[in-house]
Amino acid sequence: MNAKSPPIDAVRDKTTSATIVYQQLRQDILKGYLKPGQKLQIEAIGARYDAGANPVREALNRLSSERLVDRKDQRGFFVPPISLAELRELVKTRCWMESKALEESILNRTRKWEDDVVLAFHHLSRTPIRLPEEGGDNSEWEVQHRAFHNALLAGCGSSWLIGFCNEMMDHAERYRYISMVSSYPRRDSYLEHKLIMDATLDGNVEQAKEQLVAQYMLTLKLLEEQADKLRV
Amino acid sequence: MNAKSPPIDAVRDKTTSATIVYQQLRQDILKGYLKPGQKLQIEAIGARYDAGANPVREALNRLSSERLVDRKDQRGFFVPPISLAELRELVKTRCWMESKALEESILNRTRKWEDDVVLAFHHLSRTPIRLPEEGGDNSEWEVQHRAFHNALLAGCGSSWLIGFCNEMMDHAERYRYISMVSSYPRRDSYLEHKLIMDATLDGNVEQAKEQLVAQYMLTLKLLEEQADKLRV
DNA sequence: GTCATTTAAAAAATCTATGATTTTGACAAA
DNA sequence: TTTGTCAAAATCATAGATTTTTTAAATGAC
Repeated sequence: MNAKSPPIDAVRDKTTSATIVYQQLRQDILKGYLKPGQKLQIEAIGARYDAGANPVREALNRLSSERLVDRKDQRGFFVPPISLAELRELVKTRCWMESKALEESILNRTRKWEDDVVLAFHHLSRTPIRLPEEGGDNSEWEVQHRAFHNALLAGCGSSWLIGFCNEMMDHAERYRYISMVSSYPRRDSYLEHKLIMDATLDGNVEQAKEQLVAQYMLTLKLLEEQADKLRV
Repeated sequence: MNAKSPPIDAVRDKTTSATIVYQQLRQDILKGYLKPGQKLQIEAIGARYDAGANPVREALNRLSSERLVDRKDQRGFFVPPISLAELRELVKTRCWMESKALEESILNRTRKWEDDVVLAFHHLSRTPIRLPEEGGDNSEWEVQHRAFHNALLAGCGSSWLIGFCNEMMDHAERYRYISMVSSYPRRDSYLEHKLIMDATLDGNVEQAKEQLVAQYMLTLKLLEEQADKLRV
């Protein structure tokens, strides 16, 4: 007697409509489909993801606590703006915290953790980088890249630190997608990550941290140049 | 008719019902009025703060992204449980991150920042500690205590790091309130904080970090003893 | 004529109320 | 003790009502 047929025939996961909107909206912000500074109207988002105002609102409220949307009481929600100053602060903080996490991981290292790092590196090295010039979707590489860096942190012994680093990875990813940094040819992704992994497996804490920071600083430099070009 | 005369300053930020519930609920969780593990029923919370289901849900969703409530899809919201293991991880991470922040603050130190630290210490030293045995409300001391530690971090140059540290301060505060640690007579709060401040103003990075960590480890030790007593 | 202020209409956000789906807990039977 | 069914309760979602903000035009002053 239910005139309302279940809209989804797939086996009902324990996800709610709000969670689905949350995940999709999050992806669209990270990948730059929604532009920085853009207003996020409840109704428009509801139409985009086929959901009501209430689930949309819940998703937006969750994202606002992760700094992935700006919330202004009585005035709505917005995609956070970007700026070079913000990016520099972000990279600086990532260097501090991921260095610390990597250091702790190395100090506590176990066989299992080392295996995970090796495997993550292997998968990353097998994933080709798709350049924006070719209209390529590089999201698969982003996934593997992130998995590798997460493997490095995984042994640090603090879910707090891991969570914070992941929050910052989200934002760094957004900057990369928005800038569509086409400078990958100018760097050797394989070598960069191999240097980090080798120092890590050697138990050389200082070297590993140095290589990690070097990689992030290089990415920052390329993004800064990209921004300069766009400004001119 | 000219009742409209609000100064230019920012009363611009009008609060919504969801924000009010958010703030009150947050306080009640931090102060332990809502017990760890307890279920947070939408209707009950709505009655408690005189609000509808919708604002309550939005507040809960915001808090869930700060780890101040656990959210389980289709099953509701809960006050996060507490455990010694969790507390140890929290304190460990605080030591890492606040040490780093303090180090950076000292390296970048300015006259203004030093003045703020001195002032915050002065206010803290003037605020009496109200012991739970006397049924005292110690929240004023908690406010000043937090302000002092925030003053130390304020110069680190990373709003990310400051934000993360504050998120962890919230959780540490909850553990203190819940444990109602009555061990304050056994420590000299004034001296402990003075040692941190003196080393800080001297520009002695190592000493300052050491004192900061020592204070957090002592608090952890007292909380652990408290937990032991409760277990017996 | 240009600029600032006021007023009114439209749009958007927020909240309330109601109905539907899912989970939970009790109770009975094997 | 375990399993299965059913009723009660809670979450989730929709739709409509109520502020609040925004937009735009109109008025008035310089």
